Amino acid sequence: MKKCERLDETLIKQMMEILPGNNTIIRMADIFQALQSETRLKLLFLLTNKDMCVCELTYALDVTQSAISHSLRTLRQLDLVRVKKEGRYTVYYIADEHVRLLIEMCKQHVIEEGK
Amino acid sequence: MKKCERLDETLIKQMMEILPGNNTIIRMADIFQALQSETRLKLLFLLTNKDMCVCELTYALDVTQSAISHSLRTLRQLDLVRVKKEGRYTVYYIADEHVRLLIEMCKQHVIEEGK
DNA sequence: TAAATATATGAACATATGATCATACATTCA
DNA sequence: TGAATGTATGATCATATGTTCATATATTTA
Repeated sequence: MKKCERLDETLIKQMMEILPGNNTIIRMADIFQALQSETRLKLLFLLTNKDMCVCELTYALDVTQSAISHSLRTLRQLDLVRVKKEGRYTVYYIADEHVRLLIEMCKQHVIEEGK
Repeated sequence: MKKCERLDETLIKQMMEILPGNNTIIRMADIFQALQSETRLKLLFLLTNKDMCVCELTYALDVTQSAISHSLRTLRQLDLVRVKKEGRYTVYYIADEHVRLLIEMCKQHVIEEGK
């Protein structure tokens, strides 16, 4: 394809330079990738209300304990949730406010587009 | 698996009830699904700076025009970007502030976790 | 120390996804 | 009207993903 008349190569190149670096983009893609699963979204919404152990989360959602653990690992690896031990239980909680805002922002977008 | 002693069934059921509805969850998952592609993230970052036609976007990124169009369609269908005609060109732009905030929030999370 | 409970992991499989190629469609302009 | 340009679409294919089953690993308690 030829260059169209709108195309200002210099400008575009400048824009490419101020893009976030490739590592950042990849990391962001990984995070969104994790958030794209209904199961993981529900886990995050649950943890938004209350720190919970794997047991409780398994009871709440209609998937196997194995699936919950796998999903939690994914979220943990991206630092979207964190873990603490409470006696014999492994309790998960939301990592930080960015995570809350991220899903809240998306929820707002969805809710408002219905209007 | 048996119920663990932490489990308060009534409480969990209440929590399930205040979760966003299934349609909302599915829609959110679709949006995050779209944001999980490096190509689509880069498109959004570019459009954050300037409304651009398919030509320009194709020039900027290292994928085929076909791939760009497919990606733009995905973003359009989720109302993450919108379209306007300018002469012979189809110009894309970011749909609303939620979208900007969404990717900005994720970027912050990524940048700050490096610290 | 054995049994029970809580959680994590690996393998396997069916499904979903993104890129490309080929091509169609639409608009402009000569 | 025909050629050129700009954009969209469908088919295909290789790869990635989420779930389950089976099992391993901790940790607690009898």
